[in-house]
Amino acid sequence: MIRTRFAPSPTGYIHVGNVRAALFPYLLAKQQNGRFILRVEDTDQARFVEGATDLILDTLEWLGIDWEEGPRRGGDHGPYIQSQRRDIYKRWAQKLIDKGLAYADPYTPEQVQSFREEAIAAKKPFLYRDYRPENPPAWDGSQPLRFKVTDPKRYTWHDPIMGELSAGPEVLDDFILIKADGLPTYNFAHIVDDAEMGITHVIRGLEYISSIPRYLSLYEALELVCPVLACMPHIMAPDGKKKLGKRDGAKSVTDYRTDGILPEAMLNFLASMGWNDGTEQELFSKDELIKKFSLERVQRSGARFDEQRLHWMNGQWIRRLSLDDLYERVALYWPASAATADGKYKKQVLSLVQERLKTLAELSMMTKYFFEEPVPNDSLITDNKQLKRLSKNDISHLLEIVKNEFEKLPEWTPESIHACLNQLLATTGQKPGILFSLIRIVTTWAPFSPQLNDTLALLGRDKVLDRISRAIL
RNA sequence: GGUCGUAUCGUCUAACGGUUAGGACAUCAGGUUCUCAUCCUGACAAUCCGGGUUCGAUUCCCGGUACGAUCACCA
Repeated sequence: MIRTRFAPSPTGYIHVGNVRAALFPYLLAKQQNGRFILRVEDTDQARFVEGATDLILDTLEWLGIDWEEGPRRGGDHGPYIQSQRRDIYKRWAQKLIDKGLAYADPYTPEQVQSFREEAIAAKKPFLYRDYRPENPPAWDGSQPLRFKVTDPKRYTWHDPIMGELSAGPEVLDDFILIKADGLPTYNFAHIVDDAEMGITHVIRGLEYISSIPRYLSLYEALELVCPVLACMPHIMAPDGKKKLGKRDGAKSVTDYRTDGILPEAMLNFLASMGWNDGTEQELFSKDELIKKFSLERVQRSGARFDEQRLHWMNGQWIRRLSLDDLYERVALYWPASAATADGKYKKQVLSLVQERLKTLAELSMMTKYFFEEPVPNDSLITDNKQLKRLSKNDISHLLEIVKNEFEKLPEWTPESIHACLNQLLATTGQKPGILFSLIRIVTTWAPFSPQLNDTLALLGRDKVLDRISRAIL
């Protein structure tokens, strides 16, 4: 059975550039009826951020990227938090020490740094193993423990995304397995954990690709079967110059959530950056992604994060939702004045704007005038190409006629209003561009609104007549 | 600088070595009796450069250029 994992570090929020590191392994596991495991890599005490783990877990849950094993779920391969696995790392480290493949580093960080500067000054690449101590002291846990590269050689491996790869012996060095603080480095811990947890496919960001020969030499030393190793290209900052990071203003997934991006859209968008199924399909549900995803069709080059495309996709997903579903999701996005409004009325308002929304957050601005008295804004008339030619008297006169007709209408429905509006065009001899615009503006005082007859019908006759009256001089 | 990798419209991408190089976002122009949005039509727009292999190269090879990743007691 296939087992994949996502292994975030609790150093802050999870941003859009790195959710794919969770998505792709998730899709692969689900597709092959495997398991998706979550592991928290908290071995860097300096960068640890309180609460970050919960934030990450919440984000994944919101996105619908569910894990079978890990924090909040448990499992047979725990603990799933690295700081609680020290004994396991010690055990594996001892194995290497016993085989003479690991030794205590007697130097201070400053000494190592001076070696490094020496090499740079001599225009040679720095390799710690050139300075390897002849007779290292016994490791007492207070010094860093280093891996001993005994046979530097060229490694060749197959990456399902990147293809055939290889790197020479010059990239292999005696790297640190366990730090002076007693915690393992990523390089060591993830290999031990992946082995203990039975991970079959490791999918991670491209930043790890140059370290893979080191992992390969460690797998050999530990006599472990190497899982499938895949690296996926980065999502680039909007200028396309480097990988998207927090310093480039990479927004957290939570930010997009508050903006009213749907998880369906976020998932679809993230997957379609760097992956497609070879057809012209653009919109994929999570289930379709699970069915169709493959590592082999993941792009090898980085892609830029295009927010406009995300918004387009979000609009598409909003339109695919049923009214009831959408209604539940927009609960937090109504204008404050809608707080006491009737649920049925709100649902009707929502159905009018559903096809206009690109994000849920636009709801408030788009529906205010349904819940509160709009503030008249004369610039809507004076800036209107057609209306600005009318005098105040002309406007009042037109509105009087409209008001009269509306008062006389036997029933107040979208259909009857539609008919009445057509009638008014004939009786006033005005073009729709003038008459309809005028009515729309004085009843909503908004730059745009849904179809006029629907808007008026839902607003109710009393409100409409009242707002028209106020606009008459 | 060393190592590894990438290169198709502005952006995301498709194309067994043979296509008028396709689609989508964005932009622009029309249509859907007002606006905004949706929807429909249309327009604009790309194979980094130079060699080679081949009857034929976006596709394979080499070189260049550009860009990216990495070279931590971070992950």
